[in-house]
Amino acid sequence: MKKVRVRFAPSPTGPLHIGGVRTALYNYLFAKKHGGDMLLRIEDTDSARFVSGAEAYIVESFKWLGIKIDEGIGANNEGEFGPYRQSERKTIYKKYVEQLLDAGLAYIAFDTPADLEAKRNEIANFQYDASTRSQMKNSLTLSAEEVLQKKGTEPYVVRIKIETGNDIVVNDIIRGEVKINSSVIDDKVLWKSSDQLPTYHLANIVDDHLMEISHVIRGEEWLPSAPLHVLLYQYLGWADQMPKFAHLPLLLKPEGNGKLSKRDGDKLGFPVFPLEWKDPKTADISSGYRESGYFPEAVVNFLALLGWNPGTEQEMFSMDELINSFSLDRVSKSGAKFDYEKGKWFNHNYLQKESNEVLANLFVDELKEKGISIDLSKLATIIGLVKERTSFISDLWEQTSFFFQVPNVYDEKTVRKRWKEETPGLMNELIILLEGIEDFSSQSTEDIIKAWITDKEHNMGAVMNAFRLSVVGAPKGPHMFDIISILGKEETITRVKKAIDTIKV
RNA sequence: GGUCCCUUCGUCUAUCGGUUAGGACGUCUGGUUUUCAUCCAGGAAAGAGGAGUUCGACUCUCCUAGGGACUACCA
Repeated sequence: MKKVRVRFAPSPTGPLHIGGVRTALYNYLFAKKHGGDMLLRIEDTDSARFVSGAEAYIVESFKWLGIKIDEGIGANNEGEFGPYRQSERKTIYKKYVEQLLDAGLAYIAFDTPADLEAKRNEIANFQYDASTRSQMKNSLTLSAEEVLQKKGTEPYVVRIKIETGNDIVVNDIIRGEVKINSSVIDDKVLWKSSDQLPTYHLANIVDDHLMEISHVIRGEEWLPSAPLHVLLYQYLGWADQMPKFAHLPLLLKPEGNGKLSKRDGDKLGFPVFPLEWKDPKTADISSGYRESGYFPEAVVNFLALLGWNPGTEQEMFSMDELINSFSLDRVSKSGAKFDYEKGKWFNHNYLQKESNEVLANLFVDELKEKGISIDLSKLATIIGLVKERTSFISDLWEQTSFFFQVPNVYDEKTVRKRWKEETPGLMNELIILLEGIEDFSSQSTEDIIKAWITDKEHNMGAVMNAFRLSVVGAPKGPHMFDIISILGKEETITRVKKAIDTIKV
């Protein structure tokens, strides 16, 4: 059996969006599952839409996500099938264009964009195909001399010549047999003289063949042109070596209609890109999963389950586990709406699995920016107390700020509910008690304070809620005694005193 | 408009002719907790509609409806 070789072949027209990431991921999982190679090829045959920085962005995205490129752009060793940028393969394509032309399977067309536009206006549903090409300006309708003369002076394109009335069958791993009649396919442009470059269709087939791609795994948006690609393999004489196709279901917008696209940017309320992207022309910034605080493992895990499932009830998967379980026949056929809430849940789970030390390292910079310096091991202890209530590193500040800052305001609602006339007196008594405690560990303070409450027949809620309000400033946070053991005796007492002085009944 | 693809809880999905149609996210209720959150337990929630095949259909076939993709000298 042929070695498994798959490719991800983006066009560098901007950042990679999340649907593209999933396509790349499935390619990667499939390749690794079968001991094959994952190639990255850049399809930059549209010079007009090229965006600088896009290629580097794509490479960096994969690096962040843990999708390793074995060959091509972004690989450690590019590999022997290069170059891997289509713009650098001009001479290669030219040869096959000539081959098709010589065999009469393609022809030269001189119709200008304006000509075509006029035709489209004139004839409803105009299509450049067997039924219309005789009315157009091409090597089928012009004399050989005319063609030769025009070729020297006018821009032209090469179009595939499609015969009518043949059923073309695409065997798709996910969808089974898809049959389409050649009559409905138009004579697609294969090559343009203006930039000496092929269009996607030709370049893609030539490269996949030359690079010995075994499986083409791509988005469903390519399904309609798959028959054309099959035809092209036949025309080029490579039918018996044609790769297998798998057309993936699309990632859809959460709100009902349409596929997720680059243009959605931040309009949907969540990132559609793996990494933050700054548009080089407009300087617009689109948010990325990395910058939004996602763990790459969570993004990968979440994305993998959008359109594929293992057939078991397992939901948490490391990359290795995904590779192990992945199979194209468990990819679903229908599009998946992107559920951002579930993405958050995945991140929550990954954050819980992360060690306090690692989280402290990720959080410490944010503290520095706020002018707070703290010992990393102490920070790790604090994070250990609050991490289960967070989903993102960025949630940490909200949960820990009171460890670093004395409360300036006291939550109004709580004041009304928990700070009664007798509270200051109660808190003063508590201060005296606190001052006498020598072992200020969580367990020790808990034992002593609870014993005192019982002894004096105080109301547990009345004491503890006021105590929390004094120290934290709000009715939130972890176990009270854990908090004060970290703050220490002095700081705790200072805060209670301040609360007594500040809060007016 | 044409061609192609798709259709199970709000969402992601399991089911490969016989199930009380299962799980997860979200949601609701209760419990734990001195607070908030977490966590735990429980609940509500689905086979688009119609024909057919079959002893039996969510599962197979057809029609209808709905959704989606494509329809460029873009990928």
